Amino acid sequence: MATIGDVAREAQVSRSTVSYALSGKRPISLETRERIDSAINKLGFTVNAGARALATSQTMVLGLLLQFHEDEFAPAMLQYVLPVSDTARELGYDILMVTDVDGPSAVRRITSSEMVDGVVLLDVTHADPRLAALREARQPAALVGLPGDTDGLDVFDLDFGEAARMLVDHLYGLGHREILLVSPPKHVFDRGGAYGWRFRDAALERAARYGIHVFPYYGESQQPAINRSLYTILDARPTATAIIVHNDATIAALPAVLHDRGVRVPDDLSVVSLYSQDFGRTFSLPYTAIETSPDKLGRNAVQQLVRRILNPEQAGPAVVKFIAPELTGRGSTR
Amino acid sequence: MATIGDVAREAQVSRSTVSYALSGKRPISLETRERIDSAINKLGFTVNAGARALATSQTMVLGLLLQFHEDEFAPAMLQYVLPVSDTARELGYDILMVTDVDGPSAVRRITSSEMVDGVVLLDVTHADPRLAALREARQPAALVGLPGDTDGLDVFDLDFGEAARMLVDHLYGLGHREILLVSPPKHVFDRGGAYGWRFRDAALERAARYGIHVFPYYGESQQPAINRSLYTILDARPTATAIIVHNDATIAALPAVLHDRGVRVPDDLSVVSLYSQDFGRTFSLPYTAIETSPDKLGRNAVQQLVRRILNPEQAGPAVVKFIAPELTGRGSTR
DNA sequence: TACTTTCATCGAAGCGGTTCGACGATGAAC
DNA sequence: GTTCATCGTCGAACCGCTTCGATGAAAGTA
Repeated sequence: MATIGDVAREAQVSRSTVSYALSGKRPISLETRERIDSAINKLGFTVNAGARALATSQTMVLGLLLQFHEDEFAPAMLQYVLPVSDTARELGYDILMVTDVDGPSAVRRITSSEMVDGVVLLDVTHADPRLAALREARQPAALVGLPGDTDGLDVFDLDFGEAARMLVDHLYGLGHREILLVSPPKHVFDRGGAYGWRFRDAALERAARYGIHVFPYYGESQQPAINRSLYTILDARPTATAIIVHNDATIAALPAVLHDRGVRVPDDLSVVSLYSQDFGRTFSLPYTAIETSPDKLGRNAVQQLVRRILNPEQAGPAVVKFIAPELTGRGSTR
Repeated sequence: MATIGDVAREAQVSRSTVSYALSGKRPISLETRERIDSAINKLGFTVNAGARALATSQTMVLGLLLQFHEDEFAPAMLQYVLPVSDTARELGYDILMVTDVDGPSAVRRITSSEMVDGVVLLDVTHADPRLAALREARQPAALVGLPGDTDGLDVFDLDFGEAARMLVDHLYGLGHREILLVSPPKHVFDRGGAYGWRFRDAALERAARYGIHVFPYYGESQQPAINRSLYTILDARPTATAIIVHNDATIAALPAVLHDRGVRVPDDLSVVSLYSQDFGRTFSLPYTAIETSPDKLGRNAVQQLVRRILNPEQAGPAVVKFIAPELTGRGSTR
């Protein structure tokens, strides 16, 4: 493989001159530049990434940490991965995707060995064990998902509290007084998935303020438990006139279950949920729902991360940014 | 950050001694080793990946190339990504995930800059433009998906021809004589997704041999076109007694459509398909199907790739390995 | 004309590792 | 009592690139 030295020899200049021609950090005469360019083309030269990383202490690689929990709905995670990858590439970065079961040690591995310039964490939980490792790292990080302690970290998440209020308000405004709520599965709460209780608590509080009823239940993540739980929930409160589904796996299964039971939407039951447009298309979901904007979240996280990488001082204090929920009407309420 | 020089000073040995202690490539006295170990712990030393890569010409990173076509069913791709990532990690490699729209230039970028030790290509098409770039690369590659020209490349794929024969045989054995076939969407064929015609041609050939009818149709990849096309197909051949669905997006939508039409499986219609167990679980698919084994495919590809990386000479000639299809009965035929 | 800038380029050092050859000290073999 | 391996360690070179300071030439200034 051709090195910068080979190019220098071919163009009859020094290696440093080639380097400056490549980076543009010092003026190079037109004539020399042309000799260098043609030498590069002739030899098919490409800068060696490892050598450049060593010399500049910049790898131009971002770590992307995610875990596919057995009990989780995989398609949902994917929506975050793509925008992260795309945005990184636009900004000149590649993605080192790490799916280790042991998150903290994965963080340590890629940061302490200087493989990456920064880290994006997906699906951050309330007391995420990866954060300790992250705080010890020299590289900046951006999180998707709200941890209990955001100190020193850039965090991006949907405003689940506001989302809950919007949905309850919407249903209340339509006259609903008994509303079912399917939260994420219990193990998500147990694991510390804060979006579960942030949403539920806000919904309950809002309901209490209006003096109406929101009946919370845990969802399930795997069939056939999902359908079974839906049956149970629908049977438990036959007088409920609306349902809020805050769980990907459950909402994906809902159309079939409602069809099965002969429940017409919105005539017999008003349905609202939270999911991204993409997700809704994949699963043909026809429900009025809060857009969860995984693309916006992933994009913002990467942008902020890169800002911090390029400008460690000037990027300012840590940011916690909640994306404002938007309700997309699809006619599933009345 | 501590370097190997810092460790050497702390342990009062030379840098090379530390390196040998780390790699075990030369004997080191117990006493010295202990001094080095405690120095490492005290300083929190980790080998710098870039420097090591430069010195050894090994990055311990594998490139994973995939494209999420707008018109494709994203959840299907994910099944391949995870086993690749997991297997790589088991073998000591990290994954550089590249989702560039321009595949060939992505291949060039990561290979010519020596960012990776090898490349895994997902969803390879018949005349995949990435292969040319791959053949010019110094790093070995493993493909998932069968290209027209496999020369010099390790290829892993399901035996779609055999899968088609198994399904036709199965239905023929049960007495079916008119069988619908939903192939992948037309644009998949156009793009060169060989699995589409490999399956279809084998099915048609088999049917011809038996003197029965297989009626092929293109599927769709996006709702509401999927459902619409299913209606059209089912209406077109009311006398057909069985359907073979060779398309992820379509099979995911099938239960709702059949339910809608009041078609009972298998009483009114026998249904067979191809999908992985995971996929079937995610979408609650109750059909007898060929297991597509994405985990096996991904795992084999990585294993072979690593074998070739570690042993460029000894790994032998390029391999084309077809995974044998396995039929999992779920009672959707009779 | 002499002095200072600016321009274009070069040489050398440094980034943080690995590895080859050498070397003194032991212990074994003859 | 030599001779030879083996063991444990060191120094130096090298991997391929970037960057700092220096240098000579050309151009601008007084």
